[in-house]
Amino acid sequence: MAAPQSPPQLSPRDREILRDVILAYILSAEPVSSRSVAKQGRLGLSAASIRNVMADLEEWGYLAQPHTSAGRVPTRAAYHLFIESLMQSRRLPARERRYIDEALPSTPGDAGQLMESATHLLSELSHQVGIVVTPALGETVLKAIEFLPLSGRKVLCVVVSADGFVDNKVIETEEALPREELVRIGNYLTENFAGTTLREIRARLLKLMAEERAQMDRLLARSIELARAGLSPEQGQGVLVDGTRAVLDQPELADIGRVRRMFETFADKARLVSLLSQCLRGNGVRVLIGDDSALTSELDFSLVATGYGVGERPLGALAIFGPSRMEYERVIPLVTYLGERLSRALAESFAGDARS
Amino acid sequence: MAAPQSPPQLSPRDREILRDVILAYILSAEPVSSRSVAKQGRLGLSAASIRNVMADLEEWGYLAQPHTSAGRVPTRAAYHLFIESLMQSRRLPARERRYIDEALPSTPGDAGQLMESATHLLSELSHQVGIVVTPALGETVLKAIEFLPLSGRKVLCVVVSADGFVDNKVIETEEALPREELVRIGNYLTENFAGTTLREIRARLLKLMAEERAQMDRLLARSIELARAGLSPEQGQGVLVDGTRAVLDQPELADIGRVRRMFETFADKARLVSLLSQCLRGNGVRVLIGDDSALTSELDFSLVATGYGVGERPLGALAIFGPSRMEYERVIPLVTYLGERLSRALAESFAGDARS
DNA sequence: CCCTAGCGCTCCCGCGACGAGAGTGCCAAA
DNA sequence: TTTGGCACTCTCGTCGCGGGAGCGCTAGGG
Repeated sequence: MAAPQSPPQLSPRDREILRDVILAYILSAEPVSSRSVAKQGRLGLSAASIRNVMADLEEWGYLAQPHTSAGRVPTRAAYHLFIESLMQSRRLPARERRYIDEALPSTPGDAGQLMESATHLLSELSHQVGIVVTPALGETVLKAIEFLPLSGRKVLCVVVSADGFVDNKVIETEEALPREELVRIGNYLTENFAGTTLREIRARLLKLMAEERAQMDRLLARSIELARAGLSPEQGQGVLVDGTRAVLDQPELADIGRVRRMFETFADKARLVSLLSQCLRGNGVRVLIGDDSALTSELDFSLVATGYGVGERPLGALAIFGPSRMEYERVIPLVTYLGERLSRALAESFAGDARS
Repeated sequence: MAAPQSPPQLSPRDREILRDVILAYILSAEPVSSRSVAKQGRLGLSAASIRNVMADLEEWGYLAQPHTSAGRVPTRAAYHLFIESLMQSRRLPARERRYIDEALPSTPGDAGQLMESATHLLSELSHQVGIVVTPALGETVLKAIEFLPLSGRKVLCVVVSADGFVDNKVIETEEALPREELVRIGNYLTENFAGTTLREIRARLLKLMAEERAQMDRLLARSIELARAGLSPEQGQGVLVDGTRAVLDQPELADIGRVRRMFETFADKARLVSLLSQCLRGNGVRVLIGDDSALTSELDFSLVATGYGVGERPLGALAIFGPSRMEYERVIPLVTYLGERLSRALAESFAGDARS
């Protein structure tokens, strides 16, 4: 088997044919024959001519055949080329944009809802798996923190971030604290730390504690204790996944082994997060195809991902996961638009922020 | 094909053999031959004798053969009989009890965590799908309600139920309210309505509103407005599902069509809830096998379910979902124990309730 | 009366052969 | 440079055939 030659400049006709093959394969999931491309009649060529070109394309490494005398299938290189320069339609159709705008709650209330809607939209509009990585709480900016007495030494800590995320957790204090004290602590923390990230708050509190260990007043001491517990950064970034059911219809998943491997991929949330975190920085969509990552190589799956955030601050990522044979022309604009839309929605809830 | 005779009293030997067949099938997932039962040598009988009994059992409707001259497979009736009277081991082994006790957070903080742990434990210990229906918020008893100002007219409403459930949602008021007013409203509502269910509170507020529409004072009016929005019973019962990945290993799911149908079952949460709600009342485990419900008939799947609650008040249900060929001897005690354990955990967090 | 050994029968399953169909590669002609 | 034609190759579904597993039945023994 000859090593794939480094591809020379592809002639316009080569590109045209490669494009047709890819489009046909995306549609049918079956090896594309020269005849079918010819019959489609986009360029007035016969099957034999197309065969010649396809043989060349195979030599360049853009096409492959599952076995002799079968049709051709695009390789990863072909998909990359397709996305880079063969693809048309860089913009999401207006009706889908409208659909998204309507489905995304315009006054999002809780940002968590926003995230869920976005995940669902991703999968619904692409018929693939939609993935959204929610912000690491430590990176969000504090807007307010509040403590409510429950029973005994249990205290409910409510953290509201400037981006609209609300998180609450039950913590246990060393001694029972009266309601008024809790309110004062909440006020103290909110007044002093609103506008900084939770991670930073933690760091500053620790420093404070170390410095004035001796002459700490009660309020400060209590505040530190509660804030440490309430702002504990244990909760890393969350991953929302939707649409696993829809993607079962793809012929790529006719084999159960693959279904199982796919679910194993999703089960390893930590790995997903670290993979997607790379897509945080740099605006624009990143596409991982097949061997680009161990995650997708075996399955012949792709990941189309982008980041979202407020201003320059990256917060999370969103992605579509599905067979490499994917409608990139639809999916890429979708991810792009939803990423922008999400950033905007968060920014707006941020802009409407009148410090209380 | 002869209609299955109504079974006479089964002799002890019949029961013994039926039991062996069921156990073997549960283990192997393959039709059980008379030879394999004989060779197991529990009773010193030859294959031929066992064949006779098995032929009888088939006539009574307890066994079936996929085709002539294949081994036998238990029917639904067999499973029911097995659960009723053939099964041994009515108690969960001590080590699993201990494992559960350790895994279940002893001071549960948020009851939501408790639910998630329980779901995971169900699937982990059974290698099937674990399902937990969380309480309908409307049925929970109010412990405290609190309002925090966000920005503009947005208010964060935090509802704490006596059973340890915490829920928060962002609502929008007609006009911006100062923080002190929000605190007073929260106090007013908490003082007047702690101890009653959210559903009842809503009803009473509506009645109040209708009665004194004219001379309502501001506080009451505001309270009603906020409580209506904050206690809106939209959020029905939630369903937690875990372990779909583990169950993919079952040979019953070698066919993708079944995998798809299984996921469709889970997608229809409303149906799941209504099915499981039947298991709320009446203590003890309920087992639905195959044709007992449209949900499972096609898949040959079973549902082992029980309810949990505090005192006489049923709150939710938990269940294990998997192939009818299921280790009932393990699974039933597991569901039972976890149901009790969950009820107890909720009751304890309830008992520790010192009104603040 | 119940159990057991033996025998014939039925059905599944894996294997190899075979033919149809689809697609390619190559060559010669326009 | 393109095209039509032809031979070649590979897959896939079908068929037939044995091997094997398991059952039903019956006759003989405790």
